[in-house]
Amino acid sequence: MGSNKYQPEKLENKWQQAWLKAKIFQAKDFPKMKKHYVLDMFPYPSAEGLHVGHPEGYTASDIFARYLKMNGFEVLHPMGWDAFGLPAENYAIRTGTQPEATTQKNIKNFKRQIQSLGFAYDWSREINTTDPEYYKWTQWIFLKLFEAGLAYEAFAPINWCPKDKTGLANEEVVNGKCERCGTEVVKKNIRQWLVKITDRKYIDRLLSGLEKLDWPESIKSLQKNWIGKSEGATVSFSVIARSEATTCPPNSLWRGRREQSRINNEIATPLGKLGARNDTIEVFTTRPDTLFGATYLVLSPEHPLVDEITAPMQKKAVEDYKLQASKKSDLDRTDLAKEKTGVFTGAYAINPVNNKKIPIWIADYVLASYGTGAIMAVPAHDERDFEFAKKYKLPIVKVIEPPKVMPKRTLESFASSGAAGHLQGDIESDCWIGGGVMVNSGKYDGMDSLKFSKVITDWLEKNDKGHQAVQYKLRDWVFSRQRYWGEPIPIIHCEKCKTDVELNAYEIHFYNQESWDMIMSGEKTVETRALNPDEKLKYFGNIKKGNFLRAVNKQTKQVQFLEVLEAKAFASLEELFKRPILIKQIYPKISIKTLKDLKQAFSFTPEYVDRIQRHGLIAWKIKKIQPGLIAVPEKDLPLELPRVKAYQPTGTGESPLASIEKWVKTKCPKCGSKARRETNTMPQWAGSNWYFIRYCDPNNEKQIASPEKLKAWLPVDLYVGGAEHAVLHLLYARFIYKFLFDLGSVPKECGDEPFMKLKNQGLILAQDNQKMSKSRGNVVNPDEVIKEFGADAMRMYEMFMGPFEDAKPWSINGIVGVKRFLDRVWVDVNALHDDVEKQSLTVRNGFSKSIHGLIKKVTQDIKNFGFNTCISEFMIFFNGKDGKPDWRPKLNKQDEWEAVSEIGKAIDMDALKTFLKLLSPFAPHIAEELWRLLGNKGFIAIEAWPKYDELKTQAKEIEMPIQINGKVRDRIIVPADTSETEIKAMVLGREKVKNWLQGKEPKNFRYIKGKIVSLVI
RNA sequence: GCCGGGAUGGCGGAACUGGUAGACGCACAGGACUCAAAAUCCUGCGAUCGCAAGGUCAUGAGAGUUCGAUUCUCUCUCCCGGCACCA
Repeated sequence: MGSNKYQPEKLENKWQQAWLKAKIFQAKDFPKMKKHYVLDMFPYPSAEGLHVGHPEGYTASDIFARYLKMNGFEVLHPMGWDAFGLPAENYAIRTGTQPEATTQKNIKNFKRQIQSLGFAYDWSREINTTDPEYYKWTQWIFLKLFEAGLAYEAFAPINWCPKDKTGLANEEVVNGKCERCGTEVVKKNIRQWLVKITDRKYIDRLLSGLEKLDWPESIKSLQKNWIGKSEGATVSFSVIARSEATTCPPNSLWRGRREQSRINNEIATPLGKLGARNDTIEVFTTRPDTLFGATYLVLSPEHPLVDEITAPMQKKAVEDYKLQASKKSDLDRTDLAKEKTGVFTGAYAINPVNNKKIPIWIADYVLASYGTGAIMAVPAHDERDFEFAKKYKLPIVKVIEPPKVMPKRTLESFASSGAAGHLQGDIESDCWIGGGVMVNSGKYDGMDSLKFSKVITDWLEKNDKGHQAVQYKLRDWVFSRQRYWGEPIPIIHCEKCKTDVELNAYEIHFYNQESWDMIMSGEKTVETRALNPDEKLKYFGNIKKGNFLRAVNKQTKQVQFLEVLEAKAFASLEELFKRPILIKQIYPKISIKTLKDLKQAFSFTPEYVDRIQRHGLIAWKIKKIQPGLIAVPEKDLPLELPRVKAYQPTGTGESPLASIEKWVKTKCPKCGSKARRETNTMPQWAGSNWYFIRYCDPNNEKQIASPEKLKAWLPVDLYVGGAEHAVLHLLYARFIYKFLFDLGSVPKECGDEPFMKLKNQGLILAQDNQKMSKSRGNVVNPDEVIKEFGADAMRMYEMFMGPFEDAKPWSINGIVGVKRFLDRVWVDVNALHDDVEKQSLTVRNGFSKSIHGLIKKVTQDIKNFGFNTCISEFMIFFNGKDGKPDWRPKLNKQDEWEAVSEIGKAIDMDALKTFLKLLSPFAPHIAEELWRLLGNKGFIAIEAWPKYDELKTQAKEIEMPIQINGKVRDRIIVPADTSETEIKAMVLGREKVKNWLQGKEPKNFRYIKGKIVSLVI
C-alpha cells in the first residue's frame, strides 16, 4: 500500500500557484467558443476576514465555472472588492489610522483567504471600488445621471442615525432602527442627493423586466413588492371655501368660486391639466368603485393644504395635532396595534359624484409620502377607514352589496376569517372590502362593482374630476452620505451661476403633482401654453430659447429650473396637430389621430380652446437644469478623495470633507468664479451597482468599458450571492444597468437586464442553529478549517451540508465525513497506482457500468445546483454499492487486493480517471495531484468533461417490488423489458403472492414497466 | 394582517414528471486491529411486537383524489424570511 498520507497542506498551495502561473483561468477577451459569465457578489473586505458563509456561494459558482470550462466554454469568473463603507471609516476613527491603509490590509487578507480555497478566478481582472481608476467611472455614471436630471438635490426628511451621525437609506433602517448600530432612527431634514429610480422611464421596466429573468420566485416577488405598483384613480375633491364652509352652499355658489379659481390658476397649470386648482384636494384610490361611499377626506398632517383650509375654530387643535405627529418616530406612527387618531380641520369638501358635503380630517395614519398624501375615506369598505369612522362617529354609507351567491370556496374562506357578518350585509358592525353589486350609487345601482370601477373612472376623466392613475411604493434613492470613506460627488456649487439663472427665470407654479412629474421627467417633455394677452406680466409668449423657467411645486415646495431649448408658436390647434412628433412628446401614451382625439386627450375646457384659437399657442422644448450645481468636467475625473487627519462625522449633516478648506474651495468650471465642492460622498451601492460591467474591461482608461468587450461578455449568465441583497443591490444594479443601456454605454446586444440567472445561497448558521455573529462568539474561521481539514474538504463539506439555497447549521462533525472520504480516495488511488506499477493488478478499461451513471448524475446535479447529492454519488461510486465497487478490487485487512466484482483483480483505469475529472470541480487540488500521479500530463482542470453512454446507465435487471393492497409484500428480479403477460405469470406464481391471494383472483393487476407491480385483492 | 418558503430518524439531509420512505454523511452501539488509545476497517442502527420468519405504525395535524401520496387538492398548527396604516 502507498505509504504516503493525504496531507492537503502540502499540495493545495502548490496547485494554486501552478494554476495562476499557467493562467488557465484567465478569460480571453473575445472568446471563439460559447461564453459564460459566472459572477459572485463581491465581498466587503472586513477586518474580521472571511467567514464560512462566503465560501458557500463562491464554491458553488466555482464548481459551476470549472464545469463549464471543462465543457468548452470560455468562462469569465472574476473577483473584486466592494471596499468603501462605514466599517473602515469607523475603524479609522477608533484607531486613528487611514481608511485607505486598513482597506488595503483587509483586501490582502481576504485575497489570501479566498485564494487558499483554490477558486478558479481570473485575478487579472481584479477590481477595487476604492481605486481612483475605478471610482472615476462611478463618478462618471453619477454625472450622467445628473445630466439626465435623474440625480437631484433636495431637502428631504431623511432617516438620521444619531449615533453614526449620518443619513440612512430606507433600506438601511430595520424596524425603525439603524441597521448597523441598532440606534433608533429619527427624521431629519437635510440637504441630500437623490437618484430618481422612480422615474417613469424606468419604474415599469424594473417591474416588467423581472418576468423574463430566471430568478428565484421569492426574490422576484420581493422586488415587485418593494416597487409596490397599485392601479386606480386620482379623484379631485373641491374644497368649500372657508367662509362658505359653515353653511354648505348649494351648487351655484360653489361653482362661482370654482370658476374664479380656474382663472387664477390657469397660467400656472400646464396644458391638459386645467382641473388642478389650489382649492381641490387630490386623492389616490385603488377603489374608485366605492366613491359614492366616500363620507370624509383625510389628509396627512404634513399635507401642504392643511394650513390653508383649516377653519379658525379648529386651528389650535390642528396645530397641536401636527406638532404631536411630527414628534412621533416612524416606529410609533406605523405601529399597527395603535389606535388611530385624528382631528377635524373644520373644512369640508364636495364629493364629485354626488355633490355631498363631506368633512376633511387630518390623521397620521395617512402617509404624506404615498400617493397624494390624502385619501378619500370609505368606511363601509375599508377596514382602516371603518375603524376611524367608528371612533369619531363619522357616517358610514354602504355602496357595495356583497354577492348573495358566492362560490363555495369564497364562502368558506369568509366564514373562517370571521367576516361572515358581511354575508348578512351587517354594515353596522363590520365592513366589506370585497366586490359585489353597487347600491346607494345613484343611477349605477345594480352594476357589478368591477365594471363600475371602469365606468366611474371614465366619468371622472370626462368631467375633469380625476383620471386613471398608478402609484408606487418605491421611493427615490437617497444617494449621499455625510461621511468620508466614499466616492466624492463630482459637483461644484456656484453661487454666481445660481443667481444668474434666478434673475432670468420666469416663475411658474404647479399645484398638481402629476403635471409636475410630467414636466420634470426629462428633456423630451414639451411644455405648452395658450397665449394670454390679458396677463401682461406673465405673458409667456415672451419666453424664448435660452430663457429659464423657475418651476415651483406648490405641494412639495420643490423648486426646479428649466432651460428653454426651443420655443415654437402655433396659431391654432390645427397647426399643432400638424406636428405629430410634438404631440407624441407631450403625451407619449395616447394615440392621437384626429383633432378630436387631441382635444379630448388634453381635456381642454371650451374657454381654453377658444383662447388658443384666438391667440395661438406656444410650445417649448425644455431641459431640466440644476442652477448653481455645476458638474465637474469629465476630463477632471477622478475627483480624488483628499487625505484628512480626522474622520469624525461632523454631526451637522456635513461630511468630514467640509472641513478641508483647501479641497472645498475651487473655481466654477462654467463661469470661473469662486465656488465650493460638494462634500457629501456616495453610498456603498454606488460602486457595487455596476462593478460587473467593469470586469469585462477593467483597465480601460477611456471608457467605462469598451462596447466590443461588453458585447462579448454581458449579460451575466449566472449570479450567485446572498438573498439579503434582494431589494437593495439587485434593484439598484438593474436600474443603473438600464440607465447605461439607454445611454448606449451598454450595447443593445446585451439587453437591458444585467443578471439572467440568480442563485441565492442559504445562510450558514452556527452549530447552535443561531446566526453566526461576533457577539455570540460562534463564528467559524475558514482559516482554521482549512488548516485542519484542507481546502478540498472545506469545499466538499460546504456543498454536502444540504441544499444550496437552504439555511443550514455548520457542524464540525459533518466535515469529518468528507475528509474521511478524501483520505480514502487518496490512500486507495495511491495503492492502486503502486500495485498497477508492480503489476499485481491488471488494468482493463471500460468494464465499469456505474461510472456512466455517475457521469450522468453529476452532470445533471451541477446544472441544477444539487451539489449535496453529487457528493453522495461520488461516495457511492467510489465505495461501491454494498461495499462492492464495480470498477476495481478492494483492499482487505492485509492490504491485499480482494476481488469484489466479476472481473477479478483488475481495475478500470479509465473509470478512475473519469471519476477524478468529475471530482475536480469539487476538490480541485487532490484531483490535480492524483491526476499527475496516474501519469497524466497537463491540468485536470482543463480536461474535457466526460461523456456517458445512456444505455449503460440503464440497469438490465431490476428488482421489482410487488405491492399488494398498497404495501410491498415481495420483490422479484426481472429483466427490465419484461412484458406484462410474462410478469403476471411470474408474480402470480410467487409463494408469497399465493399466500396473500389464498386462491382468489386479484381484482386489479397493474404493471408499471421498470417501476412496480401492484395488485388489489 | 399581507407576500414568499418550510416542517421527513438522535442530527444534516435523500426520494426523478405520484411508484420499494429514510440514499449519503454524522452521532451512537457491537466487533476487528492494538499492551492500550487514536486512526482505520467490518457489522448494526425510524418506532413497535416477535427468538426468527414476519407483522403493525410511521414523512407537522386532519380530510380528499388514487390501485398507490413525502410528492397532487383543501383546511388547520407551528417555524423561517420579507413587507407592514401603501388608501
